[in-house]
Amino acid sequence: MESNEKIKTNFIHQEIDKDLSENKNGGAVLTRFPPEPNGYLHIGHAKSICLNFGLGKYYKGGTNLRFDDTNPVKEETEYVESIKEDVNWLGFQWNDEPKFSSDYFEQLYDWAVLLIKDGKAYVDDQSAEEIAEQKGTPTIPGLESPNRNRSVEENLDLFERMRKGEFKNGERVLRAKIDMASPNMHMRDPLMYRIIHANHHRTGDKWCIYPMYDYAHGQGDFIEGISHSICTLEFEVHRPLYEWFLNSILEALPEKPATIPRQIEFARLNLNYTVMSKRKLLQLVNEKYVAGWDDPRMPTISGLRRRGYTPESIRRFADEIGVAKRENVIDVALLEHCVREDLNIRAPRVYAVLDPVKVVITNYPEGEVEWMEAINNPEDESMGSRKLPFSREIYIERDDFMENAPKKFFRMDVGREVRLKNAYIVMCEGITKDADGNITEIQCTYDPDTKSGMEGSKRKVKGTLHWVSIEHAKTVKVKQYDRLFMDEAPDGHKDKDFLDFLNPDSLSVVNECYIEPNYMDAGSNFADGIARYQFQRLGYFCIDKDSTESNVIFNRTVTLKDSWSKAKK
RNA sequence: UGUCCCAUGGUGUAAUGGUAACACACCUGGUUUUGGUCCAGGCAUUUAAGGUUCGAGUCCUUAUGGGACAACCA
Repeated sequence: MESNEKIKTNFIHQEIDKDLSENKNGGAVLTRFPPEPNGYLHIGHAKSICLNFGLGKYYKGGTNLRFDDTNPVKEETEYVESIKEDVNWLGFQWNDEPKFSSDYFEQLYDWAVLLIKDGKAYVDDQSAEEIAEQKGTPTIPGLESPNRNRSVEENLDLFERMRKGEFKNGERVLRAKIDMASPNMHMRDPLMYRIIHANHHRTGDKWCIYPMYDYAHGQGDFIEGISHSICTLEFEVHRPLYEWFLNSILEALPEKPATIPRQIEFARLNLNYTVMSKRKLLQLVNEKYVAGWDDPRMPTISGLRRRGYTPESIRRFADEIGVAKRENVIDVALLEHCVREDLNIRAPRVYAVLDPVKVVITNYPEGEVEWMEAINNPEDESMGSRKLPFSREIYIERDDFMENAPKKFFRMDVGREVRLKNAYIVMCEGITKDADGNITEIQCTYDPDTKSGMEGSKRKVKGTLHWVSIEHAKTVKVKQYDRLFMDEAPDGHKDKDFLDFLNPDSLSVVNECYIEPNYMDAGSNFADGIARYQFQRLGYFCIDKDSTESNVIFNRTVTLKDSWSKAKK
């Protein structure tokens, strides 16, 4: 496995190589994955995780997991736990213990004091509205705050009182004193601290002032000795500020640290036929369009996991899409390709009929049962074989029969021969219909000389069908998933809400699906403990975590590629 | 009428001044006891115009198109 995960290089590798050749940071490379614990991770995060951990591994410095928890009103321990689980499941281990921005609050505070003393930060009494008004626009310079030139002593006093809780939310902020006329909006005296009287999931009530992202992030990188701080494109305009804070603190520090982090931006992942914004995903969950964050239709890591995706397939996907700076929309077909490719090699094949129609082999002795040998995976001999019961009455897929079928149809019709995979070649002799014209039973005769493995079975027959013995089949429940949205870019329409494009058929449940009795003997053995199978000719399915022994539920991960359904059109 | 970023096939990514590669998707054909897999083949002269150069997808200029930035979010 390890060996075919070849390293694909990208511009970030090149940047790091360049830094290394200049002997920056003493040759150390340390990356970090820094989610805010305010939601579940999705496939876009997976790209970032694979990038950061991949780089950490490649350059042998490893990767930190850091929770960017600077906004107590949005963050919860539940999310911290799910994020750890998802990163691990994807197959990555972070260095040491997970880190938290909140671990650095005290240090951040001390540095803020340093900046105040250097005349680089000040306390502003104005309201959010006033500050916003003075900010100007990208083309119009901003105005300086009336509090901008407060004395250091006054700023120090006010900042300390902010920390002590003497002010209500919004009454004071600490701002960096940079340039209200800067063409870069982020340099117009950005906020460093705001007052939030709220319980923080880790620090509780210890703090009532919280650092803003821009002030916390780079410093967190610095504290941890991160060499390359990789983030998405929208932070590009924040980079001058990232560097301003770092340089300002560095100037005030007595000795120069070994590692000075550098921010590099790449384009985030967009996938067609889905949405990726946390806000919209949260809305899907809250308004019950899906069953939860791990609904198999969600693009979340937990959703993909429940859907049956393997960590390997997601890593492969991340590798395949590459890393660059240009906006991109990846075809979800590539994701599906990656999971098929993985499961084709690893998932055992079993027989299951989802939409059954009864077939009676009229010349097969009643009560007789033959146990047929079935290969578990033709791609991997080491997976062995199992026994499969055949009898006089079987189910086949309703789709596999067509009356007066066209020549291109290779399946069952009256007067045609087909092969029952791993059993016999049968000839269809007739059908029985109910009053409404629905087929209730198909009659066939079998050719006893064509049992699989026999000389007679070598005969060429156009179609090969899967089947299950009615008497022996187990009944399971199957959930078939289709894409959640019918539009390629559900959130790409100005005049329409993304919910307008929800696919009403994204979930269809088959309560009674028939599966061969000993499917578990086929030996599904995946490291994450999820049992995954290929239902012969149908697709890949996995056992849902809500299954019980008496109520087995399968989720369809993805169908097999199907050139027949294309040809039909 | 700002600053910054980006521009290679239907979709992504590569080509690091030397004649467009790989993957997905799509289309042919072959093999096949899964209409799966596998195999073989097809599918772009790189947004435009100018310049530098023996030579430009790559460097320069301009244009055009797309994106980011004005949260006490990250």
